[in-house]
Amino acid sequence: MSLKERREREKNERRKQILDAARSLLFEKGLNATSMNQIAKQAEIGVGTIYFYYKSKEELFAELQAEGLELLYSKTKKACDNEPEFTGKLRSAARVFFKFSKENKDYYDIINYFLSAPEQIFTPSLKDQVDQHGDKVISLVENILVEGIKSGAFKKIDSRRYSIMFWSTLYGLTHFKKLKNTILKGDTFKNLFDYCVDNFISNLTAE
Amino acid sequence: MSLKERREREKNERRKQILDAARSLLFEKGLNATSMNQIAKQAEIGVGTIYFYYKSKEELFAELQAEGLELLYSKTKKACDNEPEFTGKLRSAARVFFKFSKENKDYYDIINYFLSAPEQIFTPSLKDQVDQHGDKVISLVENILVEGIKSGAFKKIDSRRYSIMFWSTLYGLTHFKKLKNTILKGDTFKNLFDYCVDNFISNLTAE
Amino acid sequence: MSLKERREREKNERRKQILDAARSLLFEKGLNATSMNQIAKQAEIGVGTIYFYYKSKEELFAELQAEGLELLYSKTKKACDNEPEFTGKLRSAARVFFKFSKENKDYYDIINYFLSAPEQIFTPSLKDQVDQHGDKVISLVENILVEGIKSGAFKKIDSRRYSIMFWSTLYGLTHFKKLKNTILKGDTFKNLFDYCVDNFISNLTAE
Amino acid sequence: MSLKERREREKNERRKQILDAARSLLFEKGLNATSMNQIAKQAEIGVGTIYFYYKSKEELFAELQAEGLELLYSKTKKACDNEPEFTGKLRSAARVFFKFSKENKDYYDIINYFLSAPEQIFTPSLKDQVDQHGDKVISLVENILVEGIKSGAFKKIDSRRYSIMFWSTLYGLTHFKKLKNTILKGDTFKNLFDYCVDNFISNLTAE
DNA sequence: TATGAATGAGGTTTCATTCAT
DNA sequence: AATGAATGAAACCTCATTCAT
Repeated sequence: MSLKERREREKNERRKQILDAARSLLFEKGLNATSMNQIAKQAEIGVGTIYFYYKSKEELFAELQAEGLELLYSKTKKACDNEPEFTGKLRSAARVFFKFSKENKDYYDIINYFLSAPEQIFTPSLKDQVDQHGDKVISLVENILVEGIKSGAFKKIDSRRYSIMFWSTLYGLTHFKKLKNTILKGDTFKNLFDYCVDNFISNLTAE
Repeated sequence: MSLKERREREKNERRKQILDAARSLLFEKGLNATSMNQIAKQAEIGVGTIYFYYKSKEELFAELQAEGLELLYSKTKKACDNEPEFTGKLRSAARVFFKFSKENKDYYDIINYFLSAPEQIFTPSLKDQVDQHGDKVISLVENILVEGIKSGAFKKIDSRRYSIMFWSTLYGLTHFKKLKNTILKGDTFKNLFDYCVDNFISNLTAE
Repeated sequence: MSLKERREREKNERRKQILDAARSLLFEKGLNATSMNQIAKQAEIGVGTIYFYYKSKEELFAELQAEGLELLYSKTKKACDNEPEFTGKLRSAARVFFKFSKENKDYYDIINYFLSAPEQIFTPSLKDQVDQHGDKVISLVENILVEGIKSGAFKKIDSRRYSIMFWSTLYGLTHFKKLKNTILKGDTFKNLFDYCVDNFISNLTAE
Repeated sequence: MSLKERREREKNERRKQILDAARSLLFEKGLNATSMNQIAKQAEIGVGTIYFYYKSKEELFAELQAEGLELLYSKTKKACDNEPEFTGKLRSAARVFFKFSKENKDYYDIINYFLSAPEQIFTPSLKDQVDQHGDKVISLVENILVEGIKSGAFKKIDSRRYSIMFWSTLYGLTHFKKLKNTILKGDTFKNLFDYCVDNFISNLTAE
């Protein structure tokens, strides 16, 4: 089986090579400015080769998005696991998200791009596949809530809905960050963000 | 001054004419599929003329975005004014936003487009100008909170921050609507949305 | 010889397997939309394997063309054999051709493709091989004429030339069918076709 | 009106310039090998400019086809007009067609290409427009027949059908020319062609 | 024999913007 | 103030064929 295995390994390496090129260009020039030909050139392969591994630009970018979501997930997971208390876990999750939107802006942008697009971009099956990765992140928060409720630290709220709301708020905030000069009126965005997180947490722990 | 005035009026009419064409195409074919040449043809003028009145496509679309924000503002204002109670006002504002994102999807999309874009698209001065319109909507909510607090209906919270948070959540939720098949797990989006609004309101009125 | 024979048999089976795949794709998606990779996938073999059995795409399609010509031949032969009279034989031959161009459109198209191509597509030897199949069909008509003349049913004409002319007309007519809306001016194509066949036959039997 | 007129003239010149480039490339490299980019380069203009004058490659090629048909028409017309007798006119028409297929092979190929294509290539309106040009050629023959019948030189046949049949035969023959090595068996194509024409004419004049 | 990964030129079309008139 | 012809880079994707294994 050595031959087949080696083939398989080589194929995976190629995929990685393509993904690396795509990612680096994406991060350098942005989504719209990154073309398949550029990716091929960067990866030092023919365009056709990309299409051998990925059916479309869509599919290639979907993988990048999944990558980003996985990174966000693992960062969040790690941060939460390091916190003993439930409130700390939530605060950490929010902090990670905030940092991620700044420090992993490229991944954040690609996630955001597909979430913001007015039209359906992915094929349904591709979309579902990507969404699973997004779901993991939400579920992480949900679990914290569930455990927190179980332990008595949190009020009994609908953990699924609450976690989506929590995440929607964080996500919405990062968009509004653009308007900071106009709407913040002297406040800093960081303060606003913390205020919101505090608010959510105090609601959960009220009484 | 008669001449100058007439000139001015004619200029405004031309701008309106162009805007009408752009809007109608935008609504018909979507953001990406609307080109400057098409707009010119629809407006029955030359392409060059558009560039006399608008420096770029973005500037033209910025005006459309402002239009959309004004529409959202007026709808929200009207709905709030019709409600006697402060909680009703907030609920109405949220409901209007939700409806707007569905029924005025084209305006919503163009607002969203610029808010979601990773790069700075507008020139600073243009951006500020557009942002003023966005600020009006936020301030509407802020005022309700201020008045509500004054009247004793609401807890004493930071009305500016709270209104931004409120709006961020609504905005984030409309993005997450896309994931409804994956993350909602049987729930409807409408229920989720209402749940969130209720949550915000009960926090404001607690005790 | 047993080994060699088996090898030969296996080779033929492989060729048939490839041909089956090519034919089914050709009929499903048309000539231009059928690629070698698709054929390979359909045949459940590697692309390279096809090139072991066929030097080029053209060679593969040439075999399909030959197939089509053989089918046309056998249909024509059968129809002619069933007719006792010479005029009936000719009429049948024409009718078969007409039906073939409609009901076996895929075969007809591929025959036509190579006949219409402005450039020499096949290598001389390949071309000759294909042409033999075409010749069989012409010769069928020629034989009817020869026999018809011998029997006194037909005038003494140059049977070779006349049969080519006959076939050229039928073939040309099927091309002109495309123009039926424009040039037919109310007439039906079927009527035109019958008119032409009648004309040829009455010329043969005149006096 | 001088300005508008000049503009119009310049536009026509541009169209001609594009057409010239397309024709010359087409004649040099064949239909499939001629790309829009090549045409643009040859015409020393940008690709976009071509698309300003022609909506698609199709439309550009349709004009070329129309050109070819017009050339065939005018050649045929001229040759017929020079012949005093009706039989001479027909013979001339056939001779012109035969010469045209050889000496204006490029035009012939492009006409043939669209007539032979298995799928509808042109949009209906474009097709109709092109077909009109083809109809002119047929009608030329038809008129000769009509006049010939009127004068008593020809038998009373259905002039429309007969002219289509006549033309179909000539057209079919030029396709079969490719098979000359195989099916002609010693005869020359020229002889075959003349034989056919003679046959049609003697049918018309019989008795 | 058989494989299938790799090639890369080439295909058509779009589009924001400019500038001479 | 208005025109509209011209630009040309850039977009995504296909495909017959090769060749090392």
